[in-house]
Amino acid sequence: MKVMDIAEVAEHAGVPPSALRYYEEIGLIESVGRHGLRRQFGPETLLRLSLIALGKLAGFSLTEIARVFGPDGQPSLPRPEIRARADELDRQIQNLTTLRNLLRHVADCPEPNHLDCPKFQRLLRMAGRHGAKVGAGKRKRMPRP
Amino acid sequence: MKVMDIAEVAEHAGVPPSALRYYEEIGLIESVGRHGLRRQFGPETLLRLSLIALGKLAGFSLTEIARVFGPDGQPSLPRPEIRARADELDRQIQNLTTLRNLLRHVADCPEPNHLDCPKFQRLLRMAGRHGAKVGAGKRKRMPRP
DNA sequence: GTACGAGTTCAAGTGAGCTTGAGGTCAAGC
DNA sequence: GCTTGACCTCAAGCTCACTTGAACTCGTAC
Repeated sequence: MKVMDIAEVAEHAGVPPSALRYYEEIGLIESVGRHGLRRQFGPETLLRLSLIALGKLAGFSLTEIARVFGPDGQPSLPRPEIRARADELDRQIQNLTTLRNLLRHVADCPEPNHLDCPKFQRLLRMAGRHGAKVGAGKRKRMPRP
Repeated sequence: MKVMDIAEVAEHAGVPPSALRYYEEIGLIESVGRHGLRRQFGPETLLRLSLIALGKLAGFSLTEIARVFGPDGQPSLPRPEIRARADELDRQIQNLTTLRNLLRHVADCPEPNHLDCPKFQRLLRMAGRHGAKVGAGKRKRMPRP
């Protein structure tokens, strides 16, 4: 399996062909050539797609992710920026952890009105702690698949 | 500060007035009345906005969040669904943690090409572990603020 | 050599979550 | 009473990340 056509890549990466074409269009991935009209992808594309998926998860936009891959194709970005992003991720992880605790609590707590439950309130206050405002964990949106 | 007009709420919650009007339109928040034309919001709106921000962070869509607030205004959702969401959050936290480690490593590792660094590769493989495919952490997108 | 089907291009459409702009209203301060 | 300016409504527009559809092209199998 040296080169793959788009369907194989789609299969392995769990990304639809239309999205792969889109990624190529915006320069996120590259095909190694064509077989007739058909794009051929090298195996390194799969690695790249893993990184892309990870980047998306972390809240990078596709254009930001594209910036991460230097012109030579290998990841590169100023170190301070990377560190800043890691710090931001830390805050996000904190918030998500709190939220998960909140959810688990809600699932178990017998109190009919959660807003009255002191534990709920405590968890909720914790949630506000990281980043100036809760809403500052701004950078997320969801595509309904 | 019993009731607040939209600018105050916007200020405290870190959410622009236009967004607050939108939230009201889709039934996510309610004003307690009007002062002339102007919406007046009670202090409980701020709590609600915290929950909304948290929900967004966790990957709920606005309509899902709206569903969480029952008709009586207090949070309510089937327990199994809540637990499922908590589990999903766990996976997401795992992935984000791996990614953070990856970023910190990249920021520190002297290896010129990260793809060659064994530690990088190990971290990357870990990232793929949670959820059938890396790309299955699907539900996220980012609004640029 | 012809049929098939998996791929191709390009333009337009989608949905979420807002934002923007034009034109209007109203309470408060002078 | 007039002005000011913060708010209002409503429709349209925007961004992101894709998806969809129509019309077309090839390599492969028969």
